[in-house]
Amino acid sequence: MTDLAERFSGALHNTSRAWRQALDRRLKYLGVSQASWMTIAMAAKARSPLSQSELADRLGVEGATMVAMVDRLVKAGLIVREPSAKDRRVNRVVLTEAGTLLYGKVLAEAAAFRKELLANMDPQQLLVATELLEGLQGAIDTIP
Amino acid sequence: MTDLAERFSGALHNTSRAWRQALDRRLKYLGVSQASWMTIAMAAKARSPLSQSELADRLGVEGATMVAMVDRLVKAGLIVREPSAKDRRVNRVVLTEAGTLLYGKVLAEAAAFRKELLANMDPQQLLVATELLEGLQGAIDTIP
DNA sequence: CTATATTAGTTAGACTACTAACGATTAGAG
DNA sequence: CTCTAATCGTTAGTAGTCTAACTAATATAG
Repeated sequence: MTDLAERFSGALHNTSRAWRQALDRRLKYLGVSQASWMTIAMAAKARSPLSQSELADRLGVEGATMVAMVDRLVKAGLIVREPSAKDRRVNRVVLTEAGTLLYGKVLAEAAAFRKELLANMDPQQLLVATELLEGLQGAIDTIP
Repeated sequence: MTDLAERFSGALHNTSRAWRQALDRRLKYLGVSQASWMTIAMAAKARSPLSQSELADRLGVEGATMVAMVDRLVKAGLIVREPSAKDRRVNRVVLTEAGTLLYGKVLAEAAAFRKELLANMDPQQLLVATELLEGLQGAIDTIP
């Protein structure tokens, strides 16, 4: 059991890392990394524009990390900071036209990559693995 | 199927990230991050001292990354660079006494954490998930 | 043996992430 | 209403990662 736990832990981290790196390579021609496009995707998916804090929460990063990310994306012309009229502490993150366009391309590319990679996997096993991972994530999240 | 693929992808990345962060928090009192202790562990496990390149390969990072990592660990007094007599390009990475001590503590802590987290998981499912992840990693590694 | 290719390590610059400390603003207790 | 809490965004410093370009040393083709 100890061996299996170690094997699983290693496989989890290595696979996640390999996946991220491979997708990064594939999206390189668009000039954005995964962290960037995840931010854009999150901003795009929301009904109404999110604040930087809301974005940070949904992506599981700290506020300070989001500041730097928003800085880069603004500089790249993909989003803008829109000061909230209701709360003067808040910036709402809004996609530019270029950002929206990019989002569409990235979405399609990421889905194609997923499909390719998982095409040969047994759906039954995939489901088992997914549920185990989700359960594990839940367990980890309950740790103080 | 597309939905499951998306769910799996999300679960994979989120779980891996959550695990890493939780373990980092747990090891914080030792003053080392996972990247650091993985490097130390790899150096410790080898029969004879590894070169920086060999270390980088085994950890799946680039040579330049290893240079910075070795710099930090040397500065922290956990390892030393030992120039190879056979090949004057090569540094061999050797643990100091402090490094060896730390390795022992980290190893015990990481194993305890794994055991805790995976205690309630079904071994059957864990095996399925592990094999799927390993297969996936193999598939990704064959991508140019 | 010599010219070329490969390998080990380094440096420099960029991106992503964290924590800690801070100013501005808002929300809440009394 | 006013004082205090909490929240939002920011800056500064550090860690870990990458790619690209470089030096020094070794290996190999001819």
